[in-house]
Amino acid sequence: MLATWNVNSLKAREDHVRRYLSRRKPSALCLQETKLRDGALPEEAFSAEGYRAFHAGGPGRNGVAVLVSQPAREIFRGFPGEEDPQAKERVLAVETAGLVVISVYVPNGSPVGSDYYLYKLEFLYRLRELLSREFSPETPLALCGDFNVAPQEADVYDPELLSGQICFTERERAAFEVLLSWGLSDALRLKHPDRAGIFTWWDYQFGAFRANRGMRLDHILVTRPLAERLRDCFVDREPRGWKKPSDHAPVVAVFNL
DNA sequence: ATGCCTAGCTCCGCTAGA
Repeated sequence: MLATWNVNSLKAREDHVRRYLSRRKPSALCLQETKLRDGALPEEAFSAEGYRAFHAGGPGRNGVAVLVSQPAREIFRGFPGEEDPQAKERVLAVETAGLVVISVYVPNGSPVGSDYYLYKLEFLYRLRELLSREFSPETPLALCGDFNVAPQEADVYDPELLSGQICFTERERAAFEVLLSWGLSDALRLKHPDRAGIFTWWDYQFGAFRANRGMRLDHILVTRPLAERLRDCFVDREPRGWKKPSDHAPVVAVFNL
């Protein structure tokens, strides 16, 4: 079992993550927005649950991690060979149990049309180039994280209202499709091809979670060797209802051994 | 047009998130 969760500060959500590990016991948990400096991860909190932590962070924002229950090694962080300090807080690749697990936090990109928006689009295209440089579509690989893109109309609560808004513009959705076309499948859609109303993020405001007004921004993308072994994929809404929650819920993928 | 959350960081309000 593999899971990914944007925790919106690991310092604020340390207890939530511990509780989650102890309840679900995933073999790997990818985290985004740890908002911790490199080396500031509370490793002993996770080793108490039987997990080893890999972390690529920065001051104040960003930060990605991979928590694993089996032996593992870091493969790379950021885009190897490219000078981009911010990316080093947004991409972390780990090998564990014969599997490549990558935790990614794609830039938000707001406002639409800004330099930051173009950086987001570029980031998605560079992710594809990274995969094609380092791996093959036959590598058992899971690219997990917060992509800040809702791929299809079924992935937002009101497609008309949100059309052209950040995370649901044509150019972001096209860049996401190009990433998939390298050889990845959206695990949730393999199991629930058409169902609308499955979201991973809900605004803290307006009672959005209660009304299920959200977007599906967090994804587990898998190569064919893993797609063939996928047993189930779902959004774990429970932690979004806990006290002082992250605004994102975990996505979970279960594989046949 | 703006506030309505939340967290971090540096101050006692600002930025960023999506």
